[in-house]
Amino acid sequence: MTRRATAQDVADLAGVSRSAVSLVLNGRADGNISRAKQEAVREAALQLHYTPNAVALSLRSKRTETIGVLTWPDHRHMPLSLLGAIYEAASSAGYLLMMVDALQRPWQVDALLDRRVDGFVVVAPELVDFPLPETVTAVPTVMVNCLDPSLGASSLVPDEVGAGASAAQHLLAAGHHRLGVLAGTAGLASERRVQGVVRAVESAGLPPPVVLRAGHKIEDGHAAARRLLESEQVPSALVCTHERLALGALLAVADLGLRVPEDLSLVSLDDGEDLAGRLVPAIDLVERPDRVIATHALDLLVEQLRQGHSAVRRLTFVCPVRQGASVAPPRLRALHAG
Amino acid sequence: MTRRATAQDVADLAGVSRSAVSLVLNGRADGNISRAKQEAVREAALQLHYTPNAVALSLRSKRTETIGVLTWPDHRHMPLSLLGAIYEAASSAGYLLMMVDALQRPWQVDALLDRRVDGFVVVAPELVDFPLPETVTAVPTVMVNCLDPSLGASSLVPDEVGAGASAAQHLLAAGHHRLGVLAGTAGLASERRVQGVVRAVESAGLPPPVVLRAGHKIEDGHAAARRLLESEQVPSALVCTHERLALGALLAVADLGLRVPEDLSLVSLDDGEDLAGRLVPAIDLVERPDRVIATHALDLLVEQLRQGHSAVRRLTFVCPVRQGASVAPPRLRALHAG
DNA sequence: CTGAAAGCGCTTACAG
DNA sequence: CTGAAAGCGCTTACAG
Repeated sequence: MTRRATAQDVADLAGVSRSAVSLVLNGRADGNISRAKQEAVREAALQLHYTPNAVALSLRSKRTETIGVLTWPDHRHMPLSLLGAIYEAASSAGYLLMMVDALQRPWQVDALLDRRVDGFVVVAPELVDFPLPETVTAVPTVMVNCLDPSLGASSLVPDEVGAGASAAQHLLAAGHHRLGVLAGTAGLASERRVQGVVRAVESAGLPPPVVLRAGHKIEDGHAAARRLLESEQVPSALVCTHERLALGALLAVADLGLRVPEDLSLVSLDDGEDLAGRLVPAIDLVERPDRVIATHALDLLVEQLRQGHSAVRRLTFVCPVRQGASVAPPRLRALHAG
Repeated sequence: MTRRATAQDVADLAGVSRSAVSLVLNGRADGNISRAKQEAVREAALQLHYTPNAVALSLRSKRTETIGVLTWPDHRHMPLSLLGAIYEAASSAGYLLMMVDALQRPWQVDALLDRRVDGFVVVAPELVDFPLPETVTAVPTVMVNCLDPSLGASSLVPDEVGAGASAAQHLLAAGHHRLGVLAGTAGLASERRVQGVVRAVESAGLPPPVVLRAGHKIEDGHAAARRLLESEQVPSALVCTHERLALGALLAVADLGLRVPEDLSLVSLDDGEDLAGRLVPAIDLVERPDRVIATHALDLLVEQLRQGHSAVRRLTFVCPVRQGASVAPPRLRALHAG
């Protein structure tokens, strides 16, 4: 663990002043430093494996090229899909990330501020209200998959209502008339997704779908689907607001000796778990465009970083349908009559 | 975005020198600063919301209280279970994390070094060889779930062979004699887990298990399980080396109109996906003790941070069996005869 | 063309 | 008991 070389070390080895080193290495040696000395500096830097101390750089420039990521893990996992997309977008923009759980460890948000992160990306695993402290909104900040009720920062969120509607329309287009919905018990995401389904069904002039507030776990989906399939009015197709619910439903269908999609069609909304779309059969998915959202989020943040504050906006992103193998036309006879 | 207060601002407001501010706020004012001035400093600091600039602090102290996390995502997801455990352990020790994908973005490892992280935690989603560059091993480093072939740093890894053996013994204890194994196609983890199963079966004096190199995806598990269940010599129980394989197997069993555990018992090893143990039925799991490993890893790292380098060690952790509902005694008659 | 100085924001010896 | 100075490692005006 030997001490790393400083600009002074390079200067000494090259026989020039510290400032010369800085000028050469930052490409501002043009008419300032003689060719020979430039060479000497470069060689010395190479030989000593010199790279500038970023801490010293930051103290001077007041920029750390680091973005704080504030997560709000909620009752569920923090899927890596969204974080991964943010990481990639940030990397492309030249930033490193420091991630912190703002719900469980709020003091670390202050630690990030003390460390002078250039800005914040606030992110939640599923759409949620996330009240930002003023200390955060004082710095360039964008919110992904969450909303500050007091509009302290711009938000980029999926069109959850539209996603629910797309799921329903996808099933209606396949000929289904009796839809069921398996939804989470809480959260903005569940609410809006259900709302979208209900609206689409109503718009089609059909009777409202049966909505079961199941929960968020696989077993919740299993229990709810089972209940539905053993009820009087069995739907011919199910919308699941979360991937794990869809998996639970799939297992329940199998338990009853039935099949997807022959006996029941299934569509799931995407939580970024990379699960539902990989099942057998692959569940038809209304995808959350994580990469697109993350890319735009970082564009917006970088813009703020460059030109100081900008207007607070709320951007909504369309969720496309991805075909799987879990949707087929409904059977003609009612299931429970079979 | 107003400028944050500095020690000088506090000093001015309190009518003392900059050094006095430092002494008071760091609890070394004892016999040095008068009571009255101490009060004034504290009050001024409060009023200005002063907290020291961590960048300046770091430049001086040569410590950043930040740990670099190097991930090696392999062909699969990076489960948050292990990262979450590392984050929690690091937080408890007072460190913040900067995470970087060392495989895809090796230059960010240098960026971390430039930023003077105090040390590194290197982590992989599943056991893998991870050759560390010398620039990394020059700094305090611990490896979690991975091994540096050239022993540049201490490693903390699950006992994969033992885990495989435990899975097998768990099934043998339930009375199974004909085991099958669904394994990944590549990777140290798959290899060792399979090896553990084989050894345990041999130790019991039974014929070797059928081992299928399936892959790592749900559909891989599905296809392999299906093949096995339709073969001549159907095993009565399956060990899956990965959670997603177990899920695939479960779906395949259902496809054939069979049941777990009545027709086939299932045990899975744990990848930290929090998936297999939550299925319906819950799969019996040989757990990877992520929290324990992460806690020990940070203890070891902090120790290195305190006393400079220490001996390179390789620590192995036992994987306990967690009961689910996927194991039952074998049926008396052979499946394919039914 | 080149070097000495100032300053980013801290803390810690060191004089008074 | 208190203030001025040095120094962490950098870059950027500013004199020569």
